[in-house]
Amino acid sequence: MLKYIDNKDIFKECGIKKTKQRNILLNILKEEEEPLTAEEIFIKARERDKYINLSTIYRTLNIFISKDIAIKLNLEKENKSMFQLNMMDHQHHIRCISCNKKIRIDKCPIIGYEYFIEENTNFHIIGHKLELYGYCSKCKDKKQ
Amino acid sequence: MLKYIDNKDIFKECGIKKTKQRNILLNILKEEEEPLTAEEIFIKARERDKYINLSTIYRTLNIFISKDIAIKLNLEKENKSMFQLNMMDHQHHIRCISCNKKIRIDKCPIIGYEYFIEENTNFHIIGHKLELYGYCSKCKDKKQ
DNA sequence: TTTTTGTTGCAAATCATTTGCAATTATAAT
DNA sequence: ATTATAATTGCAAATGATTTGCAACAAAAA
Repeated sequence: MLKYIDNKDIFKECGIKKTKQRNILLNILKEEEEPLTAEEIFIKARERDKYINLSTIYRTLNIFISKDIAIKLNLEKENKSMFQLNMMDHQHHIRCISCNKKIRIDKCPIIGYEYFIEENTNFHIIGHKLELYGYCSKCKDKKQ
Repeated sequence: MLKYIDNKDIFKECGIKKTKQRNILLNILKEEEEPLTAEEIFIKARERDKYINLSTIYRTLNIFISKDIAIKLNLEKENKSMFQLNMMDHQHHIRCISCNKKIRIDKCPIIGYEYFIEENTNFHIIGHKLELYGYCSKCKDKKQ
């Protein structure tokens, strides 16, 4: 769980420099349960660094995403992206209905959606199950 | 299945005027299996109406979405939306783990994702199962 | 320290999408 | 059919999110 790993170690592991700005942003993501827009993160960041710039927010978030520290959610309704600490806490698979091969799917498409559904249904969502199925590349070829 | 309903009847049902431009756009969506960007739709539309404007594309797509003729997908990677005919072919639910109440979820979050996963795994995806679960508004309140 | 390399702030650019408005077209009313 | 009405379109310009070039700066390596 990323949340409990020291920032310093996360940055080292990712091979990026530890800076005041990145530290602030990672802390914000760690503290936050809900996904945030870049703008919201910016506002929170300004409370801790009066001069931090919005482009630094975007650049840092993009690095975090490329290093799997964060994930980016594109909710249906919004015209802007939301960002969240990568929870890495559950896993989905896609299964071949011919040979039964399973492979992991590394990004969960539901995280942002849960949030969206919570707002629309007034449910408090605890979890979900998702299974994709189809034909793997080999079995797909065999069929023809 | 929307695909097999006459455009004229779709427009009437939705209470919007039948115009050449809307007709072209609905045909493009009907003919296409894959989701398309507004730009891609625009290019295809230009082949049929030399003077159709990009803002008409956007306006029309937004109307189609509000009338549930089309759906909008926000894939993780892309910074632009994709649009697709609303297939209306399967249904998901959210279930209350306390009282077992079920309510329908009208937009499937997986459609665009399947497409994305196909590209990344080389699977041919046939379908998926998704179930969300949590506490409904009443049960949520009771707990406190 | 000094050097090297990566990171930041700023301003300007870019790109997708939306909007105001006048001209045009579809439908309803005559 | 013809006219009146209300909705739709094309155009140009605006908007809003995100990215980028560049010079100044800060972190890590030497």
